Amino acid sequence: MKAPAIFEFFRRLAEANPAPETELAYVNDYTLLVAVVLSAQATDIGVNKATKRLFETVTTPEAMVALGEEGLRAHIRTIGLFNTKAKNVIALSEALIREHGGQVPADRDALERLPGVGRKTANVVMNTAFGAETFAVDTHIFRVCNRTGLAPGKTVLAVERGLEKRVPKPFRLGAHHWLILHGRYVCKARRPECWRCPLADLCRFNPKTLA
DNA sequence: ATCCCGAGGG
DNA sequence: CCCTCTGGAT
Repeated sequence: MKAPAIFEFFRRLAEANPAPETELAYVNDYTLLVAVVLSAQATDIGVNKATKRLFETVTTPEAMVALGEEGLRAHIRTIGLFNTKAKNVIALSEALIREHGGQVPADRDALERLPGVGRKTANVVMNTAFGAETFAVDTHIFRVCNRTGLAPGKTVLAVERGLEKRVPKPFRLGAHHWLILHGRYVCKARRPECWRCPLADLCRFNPKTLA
């Protein structure tokens, strides 16, 4: 996709959603980090449902450690991969207390060293909590970038590099949430709703564009 | 490449 | 039944 089309691509997404935000529920940096870890291969709605009660009493790594793995497991049993996630969140909380004074580090590499936190999760936290212009390539963004031709790539890292090179300055901060929301509600995995897509004429996947 | 793994939708 | 959901560790 050419530069002018890319600018128009994001201009329309920005027009439709002037203040893009995460749909994950959280109350501080720590709970955001936990929510993002829990969101792996799970829906935001499902995660919010489970954290609704959890975050009423647990909003710090100290409180999470006190709750314990078994206690946490009881809260997140309705989320996929709950066993691994419970283990990781407790270990991650212990690491925050031990190595970062109980605070969430505003550093991509430090975040990635935490148990259960990979590149994607670290990029989300950097963008959402600390306002960094990072591009967390998840299942939605990978799909949207390849379908539309915005930033094609065989791996998530290749797509991330493509976004870093192509997303225009004014849209870099919001790009992550614009792309994910577009993928979630319009450019869906199963049945993409091209007929109501504001980007259809810019997209190489849209049948009308191909015709 | 494989495992983890429940809820919701079609 | 099948697929998908803001992945990460081995």
